[in-house]
Amino acid sequence: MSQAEVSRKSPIPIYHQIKELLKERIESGFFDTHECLPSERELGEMYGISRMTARRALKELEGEGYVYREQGKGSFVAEPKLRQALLHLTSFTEDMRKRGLDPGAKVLENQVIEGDKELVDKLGVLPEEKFVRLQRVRLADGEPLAIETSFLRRKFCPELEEIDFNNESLYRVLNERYGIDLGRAEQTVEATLSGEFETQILNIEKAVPMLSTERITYLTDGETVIEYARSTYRADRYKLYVELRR
Amino acid sequence: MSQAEVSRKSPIPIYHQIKELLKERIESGFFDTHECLPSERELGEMYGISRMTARRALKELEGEGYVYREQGKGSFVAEPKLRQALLHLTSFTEDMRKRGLDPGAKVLENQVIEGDKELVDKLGVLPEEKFVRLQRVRLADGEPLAIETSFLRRKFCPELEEIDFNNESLYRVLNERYGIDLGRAEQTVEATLSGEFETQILNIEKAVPMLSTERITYLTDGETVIEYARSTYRADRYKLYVELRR
DNA sequence: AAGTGGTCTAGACCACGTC
DNA sequence: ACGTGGTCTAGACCACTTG
Repeated sequence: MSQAEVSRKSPIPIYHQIKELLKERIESGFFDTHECLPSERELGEMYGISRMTARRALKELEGEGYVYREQGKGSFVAEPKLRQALLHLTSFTEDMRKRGLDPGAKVLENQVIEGDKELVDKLGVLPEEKFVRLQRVRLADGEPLAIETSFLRRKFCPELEEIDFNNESLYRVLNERYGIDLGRAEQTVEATLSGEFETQILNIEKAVPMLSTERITYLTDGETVIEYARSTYRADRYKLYVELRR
Repeated sequence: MSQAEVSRKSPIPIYHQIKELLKERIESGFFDTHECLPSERELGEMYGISRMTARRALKELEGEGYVYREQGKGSFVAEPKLRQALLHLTSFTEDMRKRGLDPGAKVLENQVIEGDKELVDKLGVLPEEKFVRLQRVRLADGEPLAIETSFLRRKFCPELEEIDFNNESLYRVLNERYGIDLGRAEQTVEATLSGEFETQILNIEKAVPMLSTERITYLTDGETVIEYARSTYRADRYKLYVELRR
């Protein structure tokens, strides 16, 4: 009965199938929080696989925060908050939804530009490459919260400048229209003061604290740069949440 | 010759010994950036271990950002910046060392206190519990960089208040003297302005931007709270580096 | 003593990249 | 064709926790 649920012929590795299966049962509540999961040996018997394969599924679930394991005791379902709080690559849209706010945008600029020296240096691309500069005011429940400026390598997303981003998520367009999968990003976070521009656009005082981020985003190969982005958030309305692991 | 460098009798797992050995050779420059490392099978032969054990060492190095691997090609030394940018649970001491700065501390306060309502609420502990409040100015190359205030649950570290933290790392004391292993932490990051206290202690102007963090640290079980800490950094000298993964 | 996760072995077949 | 990493097996011994 159980064995029908994993296929040896599928191109998807068995450990991954087991992992998704357990993940689903955890999220659906089939297993309760802190409930003991089947042991590595039990899983192996249940699905006719070796212990090492079952082990790998459980190990990866542990790495993703779904499961915690204790030697001599077993594997258990982790607290739900741990399943979300992990720091990963998200868009403003996703970030706001997680916070229970309604994300929005007002496009200030969306056009093709030549890369200047700073951009070429930061991204390590050829000086003749063209970029799309997309600058938006980001809204949370209709209120201006941040200014976000993205520079995208146009060769990966031609005609991006013709898309209306007032009602479209950049990351969704990249994925669905251009088949671009983001892999990782390097981000710096710092505290700054609002300048002339932020004061006008975000309708705030001058010289109030801002949380500023700078990000370089890479494709799944981990090396190809796709985007450079700068964001600056009203510090009185925005905090960064981070989950740190040993 | 090579085999002498790993011990089968050591309580330290072989994969870990191999991992540290490779890590050292990467950091010392014995292997250059983007240089091809020994393959899994080669490592196995070199040290008389099975391929799976060698594999595990390389996999973990990949996870820590030291190595990237490409199917059909091999394992290669990653860019140095990737070796640092991973976000994980570190102390100020470790953080500074990674940045190539000399960490230091000046203790402002180290004493036993009663928990007030805020502390009890944040940590979810019993109101009668006692805490140790440890407040330090953190130095980088001798210059004041941050103010760090930690609240530790005294039941886990009795007599902590008698230790001189001017020359001791808190996390090392917790580990070596009390056998405490930290598991994870939840942290918020925000931008604030320097107040009276920061101005005096850090010798900076008033109303300059500060990067402030608030952290709750848990033991390896992921549930037991051990520490609540607040830090505030001079924003002109400190940025947060984050590596985001999909 | 029995069960658990942690480590390790000595093989195997596969998909992928290079020559 | 050959070497690489990716997956998988069917065992093994260990340290740890619980009854």
